[in-house]
Amino acid sequence: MQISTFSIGQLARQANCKTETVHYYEKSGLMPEPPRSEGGHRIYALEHAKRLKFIRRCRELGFSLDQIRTLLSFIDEPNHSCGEVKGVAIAQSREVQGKIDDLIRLKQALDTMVNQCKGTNYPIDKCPIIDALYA
Amino acid sequence: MQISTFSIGQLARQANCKTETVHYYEKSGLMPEPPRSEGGHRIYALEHAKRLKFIRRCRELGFSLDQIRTLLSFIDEPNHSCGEVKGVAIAQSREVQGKIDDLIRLKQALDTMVNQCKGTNYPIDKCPIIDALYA
DNA sequence: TATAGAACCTGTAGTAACTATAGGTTCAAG
DNA sequence: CTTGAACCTATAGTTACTACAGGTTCTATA
Repeated sequence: MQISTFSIGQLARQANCKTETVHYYEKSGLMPEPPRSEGGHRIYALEHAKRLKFIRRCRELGFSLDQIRTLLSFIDEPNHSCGEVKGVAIAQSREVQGKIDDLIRLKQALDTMVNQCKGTNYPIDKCPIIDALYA
Repeated sequence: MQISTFSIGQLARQANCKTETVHYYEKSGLMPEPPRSEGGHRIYALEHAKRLKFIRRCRELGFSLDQIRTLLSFIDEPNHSCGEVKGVAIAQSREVQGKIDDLIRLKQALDTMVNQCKGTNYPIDKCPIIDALYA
């Protein structure tokens, strides 16, 4: 029996992205250049599928491609420790918390403005939202 | 006495942005083309400063330039009602809440992984974070 | 086996909201 | 009058893709 292989489209579908995205990850050095068919089509194996899914999961968690590059280097070079990985994850967690805090403040500001605005037919020059922002 | 005027640099400093950003807003149609000096330098007045600050405050609140264009059209054309403005602000508030929810979920996922990782010197192949993402 | 059309190939340009650079001109202070 | 800061225009770079264009290959059916 044969080792299971995939076309780029199959790989992309598994990882819930587009073929162009895989091309892009290859150009960016996140995905390796895989073997090709006679006609030049990319042929992927299971490990490629794993790697692409890893990248996509990290993206969903808000890691930048640069952070992912770092995480992948940990995987690719086995002389790294768990602590290094943890460091990247903690940094990302902090960054996310910071964004959450910013957005909460932002939403409070918006809601305060919205609540001060009573009517639908007030003319603009009495609008407390515009006032708050423009005055 | 003279009406107070500003150079582009002074305007930008007031609104906490760079001159290039003001150029960009002009090209994007958010800021008007102001009068020029003999030599071609832009000359701004108080209303320009107000407008630029408005744009910047909206940006801080997470409005896109497109949304700001809409808000500015409400200001520029007086036949709009307060209700329309409120609509834009409410939409933005909802969008922000959605982002907050996403980020909270994301942070929980990150923290769960981080907490499962005990040691600093574990080799990578036993790292629960890599495991969770790569397996 | 011929062929249609889906999927693939490369390369370039576009997206948002700026930022940075180059190469030149004008303004304001001393 | 000179110097250097600030201005001018135009173009390219940033992030993480997405969307073409124009061509080739693969695969399933007749």
